[in-house]
Amino acid sequence: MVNAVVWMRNVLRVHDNPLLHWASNSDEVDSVIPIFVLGSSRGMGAESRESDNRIRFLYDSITDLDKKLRDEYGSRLVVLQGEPGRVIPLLAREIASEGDWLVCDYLQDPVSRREVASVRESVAEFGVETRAFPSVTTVLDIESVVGDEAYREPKSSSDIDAILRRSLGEGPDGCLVPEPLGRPADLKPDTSAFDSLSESDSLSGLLVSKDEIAEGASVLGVGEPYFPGGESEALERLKRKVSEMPDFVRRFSKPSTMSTNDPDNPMEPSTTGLSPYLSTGCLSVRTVWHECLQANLSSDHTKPPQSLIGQLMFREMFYLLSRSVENWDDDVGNSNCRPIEWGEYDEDLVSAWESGMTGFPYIDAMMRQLEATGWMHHLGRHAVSCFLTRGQLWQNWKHGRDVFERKLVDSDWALNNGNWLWLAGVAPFSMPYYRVYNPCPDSKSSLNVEAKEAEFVRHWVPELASFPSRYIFEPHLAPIEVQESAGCVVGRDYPHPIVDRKESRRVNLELFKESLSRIA
DNA sequence: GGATCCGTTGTAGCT
DNA sequence: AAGCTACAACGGATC
Repeated sequence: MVNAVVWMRNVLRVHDNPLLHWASNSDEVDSVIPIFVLGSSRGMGAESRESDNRIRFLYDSITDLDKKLRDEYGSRLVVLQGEPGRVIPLLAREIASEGDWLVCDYLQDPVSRREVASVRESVAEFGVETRAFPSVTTVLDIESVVGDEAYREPKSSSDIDAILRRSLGEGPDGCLVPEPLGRPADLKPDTSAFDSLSESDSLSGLLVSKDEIAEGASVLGVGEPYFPGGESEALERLKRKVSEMPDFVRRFSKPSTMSTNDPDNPMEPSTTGLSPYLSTGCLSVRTVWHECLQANLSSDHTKPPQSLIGQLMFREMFYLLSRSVENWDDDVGNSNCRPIEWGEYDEDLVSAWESGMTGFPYIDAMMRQLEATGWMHHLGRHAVSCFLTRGQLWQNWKHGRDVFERKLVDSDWALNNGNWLWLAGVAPFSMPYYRVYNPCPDSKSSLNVEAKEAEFVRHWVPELASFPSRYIFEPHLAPIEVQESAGCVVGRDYPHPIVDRKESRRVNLELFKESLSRIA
């Protein structure tokens, strides 16, 4: 009787799941025990400061997965609470024997790599061999690409395109992404193993029941979350936003507006909204990739880097860089971060930014949306991160990175750090630092502001609900009679701008230039 | 080996 | 109103 303990870290799904697929198909494996560890790097570890939105998303995803395993496979998800290096050996002692397997998904970030190394060592004492499957979170096998002698760090869309083609082969329309795996046929449930786990003394207090998870989720906010967690939601959304929208996929280009034109759903984002599901592994990136290819088959379509597949390519690029660049998440000792002399940490500035009280309605609306929903539009992320760093507040990008990491439901170590490096203008792959976003967009801005954006501000900054569109992005410029009749006097009901946007932009450009000249 | 070009996604002012 | 231009001006790749 050979057991395979399937430790799902960032793969909270049944579709295209190489771990379950292998355990299901392997003749060597007699029984499969799927587990999740709350307290791991992917499940609210000890240092976790994650927001309620993120925890709720995770709980919902676990619940959905457990339900699928029960209803469709007669199996279940064993949820353990604690450090993986401690609780997995306890579980192994209870049920494992010589020749058993621990399988998990490979993750590239340092904490997850350390975590699996320590678990591998400790379960080896029980004769259990650990196998980490590559290409679960990403299309590429990160470790093998980065370990290749020919590997050079990608810095542009053509670099990552070349790496993908070399690594996966040439396809008719770019690289050849492997087909997603089908659902496993049989997950070889072993009821007696599940029973012995729940009766075990050494695991008592470490096992988390589905009722406890459900209860935990129910106290985190009332009503429907903006993005409900789970594979079922993920596949439903993929169908709704990609598979059934081939024209949207074919025409996808850099987003220029935040919302769709759907009058019934003014808050529905103009992008796919699939990122929360990708970041937790509720959705397989290969599955998304192939759905996009499918949509592109029927006629002409946009191409990388601007297409949806282009977005996925940059995702692969940041995963590679996050593995090969030392100190990827730091501003010192990071070869991809030029040393810019940011201002002293200013708690007033950073907390005004974080809480949406900067006096810049567009910025504030987005920061409040982030707080409330755990999500912010792509364009909003550009605007607020530029604002905090090289644009207006001249604060170190790491302060903003921390806020995003904690609050975003789609937060992802590789991508979050990569995007902040890019937007702060410090990375070799970033946009030129002197391209500063206007935090008060007008009709000529690249943000292509329309009436919808004014509605967006009114929704998230209710103080300005009655403000006329003409002044809504810079309410302090409205004549006092206008402010009074809109019921919002700047300085009384809504803050004055915390900085002069033009002056701060001018000064910051000079400071950035100065820092650069010091390096050279 | 210096000049030139390019880089996923700018802004503001003028006509 | 859309389109042009000036602004500001980096670093790496390429020829």
